Amino acid sequence: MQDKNITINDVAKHAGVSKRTVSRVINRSPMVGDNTRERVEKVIAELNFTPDKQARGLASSRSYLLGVIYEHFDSLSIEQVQRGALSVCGELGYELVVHPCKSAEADFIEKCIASISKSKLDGVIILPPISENKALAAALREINCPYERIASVDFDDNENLVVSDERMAMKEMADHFISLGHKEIAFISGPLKYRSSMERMDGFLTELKNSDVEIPKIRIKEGQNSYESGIECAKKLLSSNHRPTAILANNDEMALGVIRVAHDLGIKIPEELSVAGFDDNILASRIIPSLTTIHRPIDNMASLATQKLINKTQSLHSLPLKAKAQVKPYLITRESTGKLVK
Amino acid sequence: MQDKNITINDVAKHAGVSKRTVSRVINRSPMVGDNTRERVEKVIAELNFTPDKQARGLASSRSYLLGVIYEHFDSLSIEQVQRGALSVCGELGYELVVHPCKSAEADFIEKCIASISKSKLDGVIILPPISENKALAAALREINCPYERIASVDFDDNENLVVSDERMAMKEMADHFISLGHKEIAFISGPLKYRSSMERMDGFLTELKNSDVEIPKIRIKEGQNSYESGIECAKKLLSSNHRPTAILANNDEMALGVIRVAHDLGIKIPEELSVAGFDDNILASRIIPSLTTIHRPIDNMASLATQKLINKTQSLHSLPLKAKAQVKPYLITRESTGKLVK
DNA sequence: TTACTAAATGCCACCGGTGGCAATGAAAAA
DNA sequence: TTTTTCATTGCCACCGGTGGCATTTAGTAA
Repeated sequence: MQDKNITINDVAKHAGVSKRTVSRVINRSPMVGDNTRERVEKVIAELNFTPDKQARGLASSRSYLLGVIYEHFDSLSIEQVQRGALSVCGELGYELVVHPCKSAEADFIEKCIASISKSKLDGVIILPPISENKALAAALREINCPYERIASVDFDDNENLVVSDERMAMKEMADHFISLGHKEIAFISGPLKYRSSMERMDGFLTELKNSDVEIPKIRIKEGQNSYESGIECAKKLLSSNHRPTAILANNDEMALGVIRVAHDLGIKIPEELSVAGFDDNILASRIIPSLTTIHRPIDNMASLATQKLINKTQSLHSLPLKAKAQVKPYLITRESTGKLVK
Repeated sequence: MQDKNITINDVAKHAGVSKRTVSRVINRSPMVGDNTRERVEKVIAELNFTPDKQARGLASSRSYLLGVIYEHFDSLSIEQVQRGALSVCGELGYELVVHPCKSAEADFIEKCIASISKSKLDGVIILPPISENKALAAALREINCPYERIASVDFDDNENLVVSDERMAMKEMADHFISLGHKEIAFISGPLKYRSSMERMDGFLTELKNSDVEIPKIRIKEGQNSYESGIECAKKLLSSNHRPTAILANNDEMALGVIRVAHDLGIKIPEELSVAGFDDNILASRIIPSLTTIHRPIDNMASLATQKLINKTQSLHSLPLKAKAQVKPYLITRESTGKLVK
């Protein structure tokens, strides 16, 4: 790397200006004459100069680092998130650092905040379900760290939110079930402490009710969004004499649990039982039968969040930007749902 | 964050020494008297002081950032890698930045190097299959960037390697197939341009040969390690009149393709066909039938690599450390393999 | 023309550490 | 006692930018 040592001074010399002016050009300050700017930019291009992030950070207390905060062991969406975020980061000279957390631990917020402020992250993207953690959001505000939450439901501070309209998607799913003629429907929810779980459940049940299909309490099980809990709930639902003909799970992992249990019990999918999930992770398309689910464009959400985050950090010095972003998840029908075959 | 602004000067003042001495204590320089060190360390602890990474980096040209270089869309192992790497990073004050690459693009190396040197990464971990890229390794050496490769086969510079003994694992797999009585065995390899593919294949075929089982050329297909290519190869293998009774794929993704094709053709697994993969990713345990495969402890490999990397960066100034690390993958038998049922 | 204002640019300290070398002090050698 | 040596410690420049303010230049009003 020959251009390793090119500094702002070199540029200044070559362009015949002071380094302060070069700095202004780099930072797009309006206080620079047009021809000066042009000249400096030309030299920058010629010398292939890139300002040193550490020096910049030291002087302006910015790090050009963004963080992704996610739940430990959330193995199925993190790659997409990173891909989405980096598609924006790269162009703008930001790096993405990863921060898995264990939100169950008591001191998780302190640890998280300590780590963030030690590394002086310019901002963080928070994935569900941690994105619902109000205490974390509050702590971030306190240390003045911009953040962007990826979530399923509106929240108190909508300007820091990228949200997917899951209620509408659940409506689609309900309609799908009904169009297939199902009336004996069961639902495995996520942990009800999460608003996203409530939202999905409510969206589903409400739309069913609109079509005069009611789910009895006994057909609603609270799961933990894990494969194992899907299995557990499915066992309860499928061992009863009066079996449901369709089961929707709050996410794909649990739906896979249902498929596993049905298989072990010799129940044919979809001839005797329809199963659907939510997320459309890679498992959904690989499993046999392939899983009907709701596709959540998590990579889009991540890139939107990143875009907003960078806007925020850059407008710390100028105008603030407020708006929530919204994306639309949608139904993907695959093999696991169908009409009952008698 | 009250302790946001504590600097090395504060520590120096409180301890009654110069900041240079504090710096020495931080960096574990031996040139400090015992009681002085003790006193300074006490003050550091009291004030909860953490040195500023940017300033440190600027002065000593280190960034305290490690990178993970992996292939774009490698969604199934990256989370484990990050987890493994971070288990080491965290304690030592390093951050992990993610760098997905598209190794198929012509300028991928330049881009990669440019990005690394712009961010002044202290070192990078390279995942397979990019870890086999010699040009990248050479480029990294040229810019003097420490790296650590996670790979399946020994390489020219073994000191930068964390390797899993896959030949031995393949031997296990071959023995497993043979113990089940299979003689009509097929193999779907990875891209043969990768040495890891060759190694796995060779390990498998050699052990079979030791048991007097020979695979004809026609039963060996070169896949691309993708689900789709697994499907393609499986179609060829299973549509012939003289079907194999067992198929081993170079990775789980392709094995899933085989399972899908077998399912579509109405071939029962494992009664009529045994299928196995390699990697033990999350899909392997979720698919029906669950997949016999080789477990590769990728998170361990990542933490080993990280450990070595950090040692290297810290011993840049002292003694260098050379040694390759090795881990042992092992067979996990699940539902997808069994004896033939006539 | 002179005075006044705003835009454009330059100068220098500073961000918070580390490197090199000088300075200090105590122990060892002369 | 004086000199030499070595282990400690301190001083100051420097890493490569940015912030605040002074200064210069140009443009406008008086």
